[in-house]
Amino acid sequence: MDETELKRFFGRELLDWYRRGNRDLPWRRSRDPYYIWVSEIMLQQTRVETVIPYFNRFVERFPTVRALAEAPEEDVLKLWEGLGYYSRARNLQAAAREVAERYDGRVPNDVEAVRGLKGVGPYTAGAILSIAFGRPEPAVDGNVMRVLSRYFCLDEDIARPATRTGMEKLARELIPEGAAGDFNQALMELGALVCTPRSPHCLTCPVMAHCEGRIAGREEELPVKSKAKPPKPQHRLAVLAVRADGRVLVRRRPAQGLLARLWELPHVEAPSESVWDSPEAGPSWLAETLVLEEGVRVRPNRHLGDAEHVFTHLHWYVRVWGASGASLEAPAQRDLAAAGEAAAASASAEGQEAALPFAVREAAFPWGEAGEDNYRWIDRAEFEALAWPNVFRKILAAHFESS
DNA sequence: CAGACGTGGGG
DNA sequence: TCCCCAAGTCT
Repeated sequence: MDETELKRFFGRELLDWYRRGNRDLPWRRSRDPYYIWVSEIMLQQTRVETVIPYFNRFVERFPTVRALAEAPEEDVLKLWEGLGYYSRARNLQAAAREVAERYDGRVPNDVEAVRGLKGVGPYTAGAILSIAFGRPEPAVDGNVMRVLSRYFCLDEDIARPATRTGMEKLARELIPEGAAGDFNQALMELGALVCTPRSPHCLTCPVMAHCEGRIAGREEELPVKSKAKPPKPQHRLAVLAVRADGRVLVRRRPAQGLLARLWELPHVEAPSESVWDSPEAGPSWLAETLVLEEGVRVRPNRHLGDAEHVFTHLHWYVRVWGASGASLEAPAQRDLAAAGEAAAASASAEGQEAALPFAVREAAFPWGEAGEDNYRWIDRAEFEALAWPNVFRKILAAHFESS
């Protein structure tokens, strides 16, 4: 069997296999390009089972491009809470606004236009164009690269960007006439269910007969993928400041970068693990840094517990310190609060409204200008309504459960 | 190109 | 427990 026959065989067999039966997924019940689009964004780096409930809630709340375009950003983030990679949500809404204005609310059936939407890269563009519009575009994700690496016994490192380009060229040649959408989904379905990362189920594979990787006995060692760098450890000190009326001090993260626009407990990075771990230096550093960098004056005085959170590139060790305006000043904090006793006292007065002491107005506030409503004293109901990163959602949930 | 960017599940 | 990783994109 020559190369051309091999490719034709692969496409037909895979397509037939997929059409004999595939998973009943919410976004497969519709041909609405908007639904396809939303699902593909959510599926980036995220498992199908995780996405399903998020997808259902999302399209129920935002059934159309215009509904999404007109929604408050906080609503979109709240529905994305826990799904991760939050720039996807912001980019999706930005792109929805572009589609609403520029394309009359309809996802454009045009390669360049789709590819130009925020958050839509080569994979997602190919997925939308093939599945929603039947265009013969490749949609190469991790599944596809794994399947192709094995079937054609390719040794290229799939972690390298250049490899994906080559895979796209190959995948394009494999698309059976008039069946791009089903074929692309078949390729991914095979990777997800049969040609799995470890212990591939070759005996039930529809294309086992001509799989070069399998024939070479290399199905377990392919694809070649270089290892990612381990996450960098960061030791962070957080404060759970509770006011006399039970409200908790929280802040909103900046619009750019990690966990953008989500809410969290005020926290700082410790200069070393030993400071982080020290019952004296830790809370001192926390209070001092919050005053200097944010003009927020708190007196952490009680170790409430630790939390750990692993990102792709960071490993957070979070130590949570309790604080209350009514607490006695511990000896270790005596020397650091010198500049702001009056402000601290006023902020902690019983039942007083949240006049935060932004003592250092000239400093650059990475969390936004003072008075921009980036800090709030919240109760349990507000906690439920705001969007939180997982690590802080857990800490605050535990607090509100027990209070 | 390499690094930033989340989270939860499975072996 | 630990490590890998999952329908990637942006800078």
